[in-house]
Amino acid sequence: MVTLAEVARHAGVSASTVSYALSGKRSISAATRERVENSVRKLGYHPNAGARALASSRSNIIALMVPLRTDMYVPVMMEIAMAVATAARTHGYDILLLTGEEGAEAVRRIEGSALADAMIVMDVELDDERLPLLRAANRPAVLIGLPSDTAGLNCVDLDFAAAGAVCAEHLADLGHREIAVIGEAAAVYERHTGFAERTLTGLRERSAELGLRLLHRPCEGSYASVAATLSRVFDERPGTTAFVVQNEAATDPLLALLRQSGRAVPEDVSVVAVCPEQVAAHASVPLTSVAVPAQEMGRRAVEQVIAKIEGRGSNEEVMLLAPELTVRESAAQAPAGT
Amino acid sequence: MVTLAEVARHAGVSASTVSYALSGKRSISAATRERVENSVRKLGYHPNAGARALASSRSNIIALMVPLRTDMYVPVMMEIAMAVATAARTHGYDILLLTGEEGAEAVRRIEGSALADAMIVMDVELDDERLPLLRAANRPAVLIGLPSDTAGLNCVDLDFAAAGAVCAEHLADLGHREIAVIGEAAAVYERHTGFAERTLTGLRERSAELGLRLLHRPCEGSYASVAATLSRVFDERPGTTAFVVQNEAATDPLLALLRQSGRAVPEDVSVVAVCPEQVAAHASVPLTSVAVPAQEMGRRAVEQVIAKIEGRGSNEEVMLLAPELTVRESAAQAPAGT
DNA sequence: ATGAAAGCGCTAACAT
DNA sequence: ATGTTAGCGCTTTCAT
Repeated sequence: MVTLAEVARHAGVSASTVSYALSGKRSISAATRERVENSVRKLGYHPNAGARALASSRSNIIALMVPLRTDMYVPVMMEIAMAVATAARTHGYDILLLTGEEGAEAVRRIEGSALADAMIVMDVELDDERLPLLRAANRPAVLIGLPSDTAGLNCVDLDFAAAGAVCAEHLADLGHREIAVIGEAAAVYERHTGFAERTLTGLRERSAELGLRLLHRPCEGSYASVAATLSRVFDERPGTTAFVVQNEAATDPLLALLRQSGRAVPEDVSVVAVCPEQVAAHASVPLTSVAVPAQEMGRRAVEQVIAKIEGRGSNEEVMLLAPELTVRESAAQAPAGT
Repeated sequence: MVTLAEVARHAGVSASTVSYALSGKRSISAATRERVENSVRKLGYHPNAGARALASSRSNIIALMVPLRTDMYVPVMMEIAMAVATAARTHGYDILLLTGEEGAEAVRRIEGSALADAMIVMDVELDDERLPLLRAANRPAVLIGLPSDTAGLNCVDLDFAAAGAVCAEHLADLGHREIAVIGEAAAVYERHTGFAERTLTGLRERSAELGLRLLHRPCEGSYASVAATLSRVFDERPGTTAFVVQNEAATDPLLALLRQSGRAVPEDVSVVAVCPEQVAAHASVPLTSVAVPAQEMGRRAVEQVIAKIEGRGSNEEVMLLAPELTVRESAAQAPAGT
């Protein structure tokens, strides 16, 4: 194993010079810097992570808490995680992968052992058990998601309320007046993850302003429950001409069932989804949709957390990303004779 | 920050005693151990990761290289990654998340900096650029996947050949004689990830033994290409009564298209899939399938790599997990008048 | 069964 | 602009 001392000897300088030449924390003459860099390359030197962490009390590692529950939003979670890892590397940081399983204990462990310089926490619930610890911790933390009380916390999330509003607007522009919302499973609302409620709020407020009638129904992901929900919707509101879906698992069944029941999408019924790009793009009818900007969320979270590590950057910043509606093929002008 | 020294003082013993009491590397009287453990709890002591790594040249971190390419097998990758993280924790290890993006450079970086004690590499290609480095590295590595040359390497993977064989057997048992294989996109075969080919080999060999006629067609995941593939299959082999699908994206289109063309599953046509449980279970017709045992793969990889770290465990071990076929509703007795 | 002390490889004052 | 040196908190000989 190549050490700093060996590099120093090889370059004919002192250890600190090598250290400073590499960190750039004090000015070094071009000549010495060159010599040092040469020796580093020639010897294949890599600073020892443990030693560096011990001496500087900086590990250059960011812990990422990912929900273990593997049943929902998996591709988006993965995309965020990958975006976080990629962004972190461009700033010289590595990612430590923690599963939600350890819960609050993980926060204590990371803080106590100084394993990571900061934490990024995904899948935050409205009243998450980790929040108090995170607030108390003397390590920076950024949440991906939006708890009910954001005091003393940094958060990055999609502005789901705005997403709901955008959907309502788009359908109103197309002349629709009666809209049904196929929501997440009831369990999601009960878990109080917040995002589903926020979409609904945005949808409701904008609908009220635009004079749309709105009917909301939570829904499981199975064919059977989508079928049941659908027939109830058409029973209660036969004039429904458009759907907003926020339920990854329900979109495909929804399209299939509409087709089966003789309703063409988008000629007879329009569908707008709030879901990952992939799901929207690969559906049997490519879906006009608002996507979760996973990449950007990951990148922003990293930037925010690094800013905090390095002493720049306010704490208690809530960054809500503006939704973007992508027009595909599932939403069109409302049919005439309604 | 609580240090070992503080714990020692609080417990009225020396630093080394605390260290040994915690590591169990030499015998400690029950009384002292008790006192130490009490102090640890009372003070909320967590060993400093950097210091420990420096002194012991063990980081208790395993690096996990996950493919960045987020377009395929995402849920399975995620499931494996989570299983790896969970299993690692039960053995006192943490996971460092590396994206495939860095490629071979990541291997050098980890080895040079001693950031991790070992590596687990996912999504290995037949002739992966990282293999030479991994073989040369003096850190243990375990691959999830099976390259063409496994010399000097530890691998964990599903036995895809056996999976193919199991599918052939199941369909033969049900009286099918003409079988079509809907495979992965041609690009997958060209990328030489190997698993698709291995399934096919197993399928072919067992089919030959059982007297089945087999037709293989690679296929993109879109509705259009599944439709095209399907009509070609029925053109060439009108007597086809069963399908084996190995293409996550194609399964739903396949079922939809069969239904549309008036062929009931499983009454008229049987379908057996090689795909993740979730996909199989949530398809419009629950699929009889062979799943990728993601959890087990993750766990085995961790166990194997830790065995190597700790000096037990042979290197050059290839562990092929036996496939298990789960009978659901998509495969039944072949129709009579064929 | 326990202590004392020498590093592990690096960073960051403190020199000059 | 560069060198000297004192730790960072732990593990692990070497003593006893």
